[in-house]
Amino acid sequence: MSYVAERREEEKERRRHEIIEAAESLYAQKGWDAVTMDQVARKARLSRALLYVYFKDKEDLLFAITERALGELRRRFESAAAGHELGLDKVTAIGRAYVLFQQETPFQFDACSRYHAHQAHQGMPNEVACNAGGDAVMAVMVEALVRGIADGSIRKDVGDPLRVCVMLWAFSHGLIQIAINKSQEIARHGIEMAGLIEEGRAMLRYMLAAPGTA
Amino acid sequence: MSYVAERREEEKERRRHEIIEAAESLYAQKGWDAVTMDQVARKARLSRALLYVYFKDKEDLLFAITERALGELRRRFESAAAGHELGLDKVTAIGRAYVLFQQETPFQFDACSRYHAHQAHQGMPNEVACNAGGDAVMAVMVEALVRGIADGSIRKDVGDPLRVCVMLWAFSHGLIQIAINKSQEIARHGIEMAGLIEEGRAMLRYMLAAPGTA
DNA sequence: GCCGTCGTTGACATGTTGTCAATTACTATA
DNA sequence: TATAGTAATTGACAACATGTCAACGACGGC
Repeated sequence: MSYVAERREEEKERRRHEIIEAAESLYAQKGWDAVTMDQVARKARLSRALLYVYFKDKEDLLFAITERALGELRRRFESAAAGHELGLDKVTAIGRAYVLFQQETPFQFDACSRYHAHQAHQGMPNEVACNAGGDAVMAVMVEALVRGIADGSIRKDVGDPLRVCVMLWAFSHGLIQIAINKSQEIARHGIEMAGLIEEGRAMLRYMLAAPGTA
Repeated sequence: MSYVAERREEEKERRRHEIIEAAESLYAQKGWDAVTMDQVARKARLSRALLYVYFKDKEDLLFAITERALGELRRRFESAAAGHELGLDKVTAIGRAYVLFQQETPFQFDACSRYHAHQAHQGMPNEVACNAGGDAVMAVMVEALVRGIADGSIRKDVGDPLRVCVMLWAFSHGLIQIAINKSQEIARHGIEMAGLIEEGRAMLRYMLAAPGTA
């Protein structure tokens, strides 16, 4: 390929990035449903029609955002796990990191929620990338689980690590989501969010811990 | 009030019901996002404009549907709990009922998902009704939990029943949702949905069970 | 038989999405 | 440098949804 084609490829990638960043900024600001393609286009300083050259759909654009979010999540999980030796502690740290992820970039957590809630149609290019991203996230958790089973901090009879991983993700996600969205409603019953989440994490730890582990 | 006013009130209520039923039917058929107010109107055999006399919004209509769903859920939970003596068994049965609820009327489960995922704005009339419905559902679970703690089938140190209830709902919901929506994706890793959910319920039971309980 | 109220609707204004033909910019080649 | 060809970019359009309103019609009360 010629120099030009290469440069063009780069510029295209950069442009793609700019679009995603514009969309993310608006997403963070007003929530995905309230974001229009027109606003994204204006923020990225290009015409609305051009967006459809880079992304098939508004949904496709969302998938791209979600992919980035999952990448960020994997990075956080890795560094959280790296800070501990015992497998069970790694898992606990990952749970904490997930909560932090929600607190620091709520829109990325929201993107994950939508990804979880929306069932896969058929292979949109960016959706496949999302699935890969999700697998990468789970790989980190699975590694921590395997480690924990090996070092004796997690019950041996807990079951297949991959299954447990899916379960943990589902549990944690469900709890954080409800704690966030229904915080007002829950507060009316005298429950504060932070405590609820903390207790949830304790539950999950109890669930995994080998008997006799502190 | 005159006879007439009373009759009118009844007809209004009936009409309201018809609208909701029309909407539910379409919801079940094609998913909420694909349902248009025009389709609902046509199915209920009235003009689109009239819908807005009965419901402020499309969202308001969704709240009405969700309220019905939560009512149905409470009914199922009650009859599930009634079939067992031990508190722990009641809780487990409720979990099973939730799965069944999803399988038999997926759209109602979907409505619950949206309700959980969407954070409360401010008091729309039907949204308040939803919150009440949610509380009623939880009351059934809380009763089972209290019973279990009293009869010794559930660990005494499990914590405040209401908190545990919220947690259980969040966990179960999260798991079922992921199992449903990502079943294909999960299957690619050799995990089948039914087993995953079953194992999840076992986990939750382990989490609650008093040591020494079968 | 007339009036007023309530139910009902057609038509409208607004806003959003996705597409296409047409225009512009840019590169390679003679 | 002029020109032909290719890629980038856009304005304008069609389709469709939502929510609102003024107007119309039916029905009970007087």
